Amino acid sequence: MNKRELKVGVVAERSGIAISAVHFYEAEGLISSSRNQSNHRVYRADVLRRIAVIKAAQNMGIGLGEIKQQLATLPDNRTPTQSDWAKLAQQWRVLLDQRIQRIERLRDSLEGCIGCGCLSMDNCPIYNQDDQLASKGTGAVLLK
Amino acid sequence: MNKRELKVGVVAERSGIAISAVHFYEAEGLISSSRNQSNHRVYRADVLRRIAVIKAAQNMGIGLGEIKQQLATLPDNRTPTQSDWAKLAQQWRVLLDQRIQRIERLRDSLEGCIGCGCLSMDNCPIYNQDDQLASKGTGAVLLK
DNA sequence: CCTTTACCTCAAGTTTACTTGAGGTTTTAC
DNA sequence: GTAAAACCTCAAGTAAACTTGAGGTAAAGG
Repeated sequence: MNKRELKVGVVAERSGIAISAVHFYEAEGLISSSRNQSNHRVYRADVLRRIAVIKAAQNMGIGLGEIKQQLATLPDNRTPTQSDWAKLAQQWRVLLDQRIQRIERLRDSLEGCIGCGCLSMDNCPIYNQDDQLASKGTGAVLLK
Repeated sequence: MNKRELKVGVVAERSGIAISAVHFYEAEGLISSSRNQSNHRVYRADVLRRIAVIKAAQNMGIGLGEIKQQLATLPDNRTPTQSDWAKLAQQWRVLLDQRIQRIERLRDSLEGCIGCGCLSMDNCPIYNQDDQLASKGTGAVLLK
């Protein structure tokens, strides 16, 4: 049973974020701590993993509000078990695969028609004659 | 030769963004227009494609500053040719593949050790005994 | 013991990416 | 011709994600 206790300075340094950001994430409810006699925050070591996952998701363009929502399935009051993480992994797998597909679509379409309405690429008349796709949605319809 | 000219309201609507955002992107140098006799902005149709690519990149968590930099290889004063887009596509392919790999790594590691220093997963002693990876960088070293 | 380092809270400030509001001109439609 | 819609600029406001600064206590080290 992992009982490692970390102070805020250590958490910040190992995570590569500022102490103020650790404070901020806790204020926002993304992470939590207990307090010692001197009112110093005391974190379980799994907070490092939690912050790492937060930063990875953020780096994908996901906002903190949504990240918080999605991490809510993890227990707050104890170190999450393998099975807790497996449950989260299952949910995220769907989301992450969708993101991968979206990037793949962009990567593979950058030289052709994306259904944006410009009609300036050679294959736009094939995929979007007269911008018929405008009736299907805004922006690059073929990338969604 | 595509000579379609669009007013700002049409651009905003087809792109699915606000007129104020069109103004903002132009102010930031991400898109450009000419002016007619009434000082109204006049856009070439390829601006739709440009905005679509901007939104796609943004949605991946890339900031406007970086997007601007990367779109700088496209000509501003005329509709980009197939070959202009091919050049950009080549550069972006590398970046996009890197992003895909990063997401795949996260997807495939959510149930195991990511090198974050928590040492709370079953396979952490295998991949990160005593958090030796701390010397290799901050955060989730194995996800980078 | 004293100095330095590490921690606390609170609130204002900064950056990014827009949006809104105010006050005006031009174009479109009836 | 008139009213409504579409356009303009400028500047302040909003939201999100932090950072900085001010003023204080506690812990660590010599």
